[in-house]
Amino acid sequence: MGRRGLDCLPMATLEKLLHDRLASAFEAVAGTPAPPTVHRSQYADFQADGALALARQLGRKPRDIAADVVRHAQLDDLCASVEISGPGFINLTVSEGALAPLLAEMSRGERLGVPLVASPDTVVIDYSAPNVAKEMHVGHLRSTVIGDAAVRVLDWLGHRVIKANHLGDWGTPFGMLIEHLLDIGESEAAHELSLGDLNSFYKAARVKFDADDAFKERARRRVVALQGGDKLTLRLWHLLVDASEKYFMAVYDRLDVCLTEKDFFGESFYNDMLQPVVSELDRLGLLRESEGAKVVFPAGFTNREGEPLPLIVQKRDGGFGYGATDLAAIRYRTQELEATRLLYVVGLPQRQHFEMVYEVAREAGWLRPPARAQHVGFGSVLGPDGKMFRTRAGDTVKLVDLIDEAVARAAALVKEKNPDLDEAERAEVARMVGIGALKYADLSNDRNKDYVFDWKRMLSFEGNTAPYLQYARARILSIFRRGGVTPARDLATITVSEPAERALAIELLAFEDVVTGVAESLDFHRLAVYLYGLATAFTAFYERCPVLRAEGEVRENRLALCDLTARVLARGLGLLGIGAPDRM
RNA sequence: GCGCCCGUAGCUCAGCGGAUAGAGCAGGGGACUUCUAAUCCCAAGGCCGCAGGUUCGAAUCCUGCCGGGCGCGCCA
Repeated sequence: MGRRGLDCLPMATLEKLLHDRLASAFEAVAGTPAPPTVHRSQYADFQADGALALARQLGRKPRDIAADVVRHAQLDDLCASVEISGPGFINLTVSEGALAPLLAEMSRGERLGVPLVASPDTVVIDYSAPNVAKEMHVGHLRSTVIGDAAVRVLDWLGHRVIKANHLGDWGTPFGMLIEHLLDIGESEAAHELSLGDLNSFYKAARVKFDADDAFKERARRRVVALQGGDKLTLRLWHLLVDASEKYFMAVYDRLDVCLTEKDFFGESFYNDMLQPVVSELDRLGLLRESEGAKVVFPAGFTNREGEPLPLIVQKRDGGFGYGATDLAAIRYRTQELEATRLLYVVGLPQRQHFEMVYEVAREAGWLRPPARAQHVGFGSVLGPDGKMFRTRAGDTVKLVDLIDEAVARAAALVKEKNPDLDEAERAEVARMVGIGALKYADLSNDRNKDYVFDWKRMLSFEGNTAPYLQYARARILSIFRRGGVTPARDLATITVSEPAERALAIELLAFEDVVTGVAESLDFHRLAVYLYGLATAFTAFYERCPVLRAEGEVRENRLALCDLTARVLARGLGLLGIGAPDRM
């Protein structure tokens, strides 16, 4: 094979290679750098549209410009054909000779052609954030699942990732919670909380608080004691926090997310930093008095009367607002942890609050470039009726109930479709399929939008679902089992010639671009859509190109394509926090 | 009143300025002595909320409306 030239190139994706070659040609023709705008096409493998944009600037016909570009471009080692079509589109058909070494290269390493980043960020990801003594619900599902995917993608690319579970472990509700704990006794409280019966514990405290003035007064005094550092009160507070953390960890384990005990950075963690934050804001001249409270007016925010909108850092009663905690967290993360990227996986309704916090942090100098903050917002989960997802009684849906039902439904499906699996394997497959379906339903939708929760659709083996992707991979592994083969990963080239093989190859080679794009945008549904497209390309290949019945090099190359597909599917799902069973 | 998000096929969703707007589901028609039919193939289905604007080119960018959701001082 006379393709040495390609082997010597630095790692690059197919699309980038085409882009670079065309960019030089465009520059030569235009006299200045001009974007080739290369993208996938339905008319060829890729198309470049840059000539159209140059027509006016150069005062020439776009088709002539395109022809000129093609003359200048060095594409013969990459493309089998380069054609101009329509008003001046350059249609590019990639040659087998170009695909073969790129596929082989991708197959060789563990990383599937995706390099580690050259200059890693230190990324703090703020997500999940349940409240002590309160049940986790669908809102936490989104934050947890999206945050977890962010952790996995950024970590895999080589960034330094710090998980920050912003546990709600401080504030006025703890007065009533601790008093309620005292009322029912420590052991009973620990028992209820460890069972995960958080809702009834919280509700019981709430009911007493609302109905009983004496209790309310006790609760109020207890808050003061807590904030004053009273030993007994702190011990009881710890009891609540510890029990809740244990419970949350159990939920995280079942959900198969990366969070650990060490990742709890609750609000209380920042307590000692609040006063310094306020003092520093004062020293910087940013602090204002407003109706007795200490506030900051970040530039560019107004309230309903058109007046400047304040971020409250210290309340009239001397207590600190959550704005103070969020500011302290930013300062801690950029200064102590030396974070360069801050992610907040928090619902969209809190966007304005965080934009204000970021602005104040910038004004205070706690958030300077290259450090940046990104609100990874998300919409609501809707029920079948298109309204906020709730139980029939109107309560929020407990996250554990969702997990239980997902696994139970998956178990029933697996039992029905594949009775041959033994008990243990079936349970494990059901877990991966159920949890995977739950997560994938969330991640495969644009996170800025609300999405409709639908068991039937998410657990379907058809369409853009986790089970479909898992099944596609399981079928590939089944080919290897059936044939008793282990595909080679050290081929010098992986040759593709059939249209279905080529289509699959080009899809495979797009993996890097998709992953790096998602690492920036955090639009995980783009990875999901990619994986679905890959699985679709694979099934087309699977229908048309026999693998085990092929012979010689064709068989070897097809096995390698299968292997690559299976690995990309597993890796892609893995980046989304979803497991893939070998059999199902 | 101000701000944010959303509006694409009957339903659920893709579409990061490019050619004839794509999937899945549901409904219609097909394919199992075949590497897992849990899959696949075919046909049908659209004033891309409306109206302007920018552009060689707009579902995509800008402005204004309409419709839905959510925020807007001491809860987080």
